[in-house]
Amino acid sequence: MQKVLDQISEKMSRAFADAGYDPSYGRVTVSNRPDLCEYQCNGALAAAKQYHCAPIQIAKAVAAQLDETDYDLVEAVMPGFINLKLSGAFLQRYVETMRTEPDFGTEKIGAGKTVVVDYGGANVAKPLHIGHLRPAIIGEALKRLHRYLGYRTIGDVHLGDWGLQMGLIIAELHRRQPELPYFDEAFTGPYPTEPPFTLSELEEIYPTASARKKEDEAFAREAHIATFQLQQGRPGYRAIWQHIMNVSLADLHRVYDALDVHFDVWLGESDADPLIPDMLADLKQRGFAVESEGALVFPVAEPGDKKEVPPCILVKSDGAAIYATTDLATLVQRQRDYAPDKILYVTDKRQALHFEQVFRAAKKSGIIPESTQLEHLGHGTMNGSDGKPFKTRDGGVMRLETLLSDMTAFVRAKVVENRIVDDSEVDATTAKITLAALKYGDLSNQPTKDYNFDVERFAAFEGNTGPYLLYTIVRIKSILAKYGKWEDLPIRLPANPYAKDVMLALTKFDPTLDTALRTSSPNVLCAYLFDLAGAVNKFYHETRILSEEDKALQEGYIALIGLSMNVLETGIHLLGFSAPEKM
RNA sequence: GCGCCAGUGGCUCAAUGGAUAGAGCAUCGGAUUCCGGUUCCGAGGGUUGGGGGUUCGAGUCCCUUCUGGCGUACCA
Repeated sequence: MQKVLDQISEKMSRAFADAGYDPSYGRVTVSNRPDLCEYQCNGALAAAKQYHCAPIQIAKAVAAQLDETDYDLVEAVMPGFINLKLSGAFLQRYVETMRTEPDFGTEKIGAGKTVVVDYGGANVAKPLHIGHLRPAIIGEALKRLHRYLGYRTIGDVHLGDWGLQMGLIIAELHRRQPELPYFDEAFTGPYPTEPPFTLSELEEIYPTASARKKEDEAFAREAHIATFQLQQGRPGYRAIWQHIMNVSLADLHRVYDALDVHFDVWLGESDADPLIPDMLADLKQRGFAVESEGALVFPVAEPGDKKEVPPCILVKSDGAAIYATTDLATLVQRQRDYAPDKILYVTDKRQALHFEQVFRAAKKSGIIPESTQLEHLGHGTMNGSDGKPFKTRDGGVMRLETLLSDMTAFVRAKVVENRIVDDSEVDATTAKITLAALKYGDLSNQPTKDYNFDVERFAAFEGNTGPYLLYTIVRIKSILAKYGKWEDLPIRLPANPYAKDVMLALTKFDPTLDTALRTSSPNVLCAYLFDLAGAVNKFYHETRILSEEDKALQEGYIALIGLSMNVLETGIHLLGFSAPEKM
């Protein structure tokens, strides 16, 4: 269904034309003065210059052309705004259509298009830490949003399973257990099926090796060599790598599941590896890749650059591939397998330059067609409530699981203390509230900005929080359950100003999704849901619903809160969490 | 050095170049205490870091400056 704004903009443009002015001035916007009107058109102000007359004259002439049945108010006011209030009949018609059409009549702007969302960034052999929280949460929301609006959507975790960290682990393992067959080049196999480490050992090996690299040059060299040899296919190292993968992946799945984050494909840098030789040969042959300072690089600087843009390094001077290489090869794979219209990367904003380089290389070389949209959403950092980087008490990086369990404990205490549900439901309800608090706390901020994590603020049941949304939904559920069967009741004319505000809010669902997707800003959806919840709460507070004796009136109320509940639930689902039956 | 990003009430955050810069928390006051502990209404609190400029109109665009964060070819 065409959005309200588009409908009335079209009519406004026609009115401009009918009054003898250029229809392009007929763009209507949501009012920024809700005390005066619901929608406004500022076109007369802009048109005044072209037509050399007072904007108010134009506004009055245009306003006179509008169909009055659509509006309760059409008004031209100084200096030349045209103010509009929709009529109850218009709203009733629109909202009733939302109720009866699939997905509330949202326009499927992504129909026929494919998008890849690359948003995990998990490294194998390392536990997920708080740095992985934002890409997971934001990426999951954007993936769901794309899918909802009709895109064929592929969410890829894009594991870090091929870089230097692998070489470091191999080198450290060699230092500790040189007698293992993996290091014996004469060994002909088969290698043991049991991994030479447990998950917790593995998680300890990497940071140790990483620290050793900094103070021990010989060790660093060995790690680089191991990385190179792994990539060259040395059997013993590939076997270790496979062990690392097996041990890690099970754990990654577990933690992402707990976050309700689900990837369609679990590809990684290693999957791009087989494509690298052909890609490099091709780039060399066509002159895109050149030798420089012992490395193979892809120069991507352009004449108009305000800054120095270093070349993309494809092969390091020690012969190993790096991030840029696998990212470029991954683009080869994605183009081959999906031919996407859009690829969205959700990673830390500090990687901005890297993606700028890779995108340029991909477009220059034709790996990705010019028409494909490559976007890097560089998200900000989550800091502690003091605004400083989030650390454990001993100054280390906090594991994602620790954060989640700390927060769960906090929420659980509230659930138990307030006797919110029966004992048997405490765990499930706690989990839903926790996820809502965590995700909404994150997503309600602009993704590109840093924000401060604050359990008490995020988990509050009142204010602009996830639990507040859940609470609103649960309360509506409770009313509906008491009422009985409600699903087929039609939307009626707004019976009071509060009902009208709810209906106005409902009509903004589709344009909000549109904006959120276009600007990669889940926070826009958060703000919308908070507004809608507020409108519903106000309506609910001011209107007696269950005790209303006029049946027709009551049916209208019930239909309205029922639809509101469905929209709210759909909205939070797009954000990546869900409401319990009770709380 | 160069480049990118940010700076908005006490705190946390909003605001496609439009009217009086909005919410939430906290503080104070009030309504309902009924359909769920909630919720709702109201008040105080701001020269949007500073200074110029463009425009009928600037938190938003341009220049300059201050502060903070980050990046700046072989980590990811």
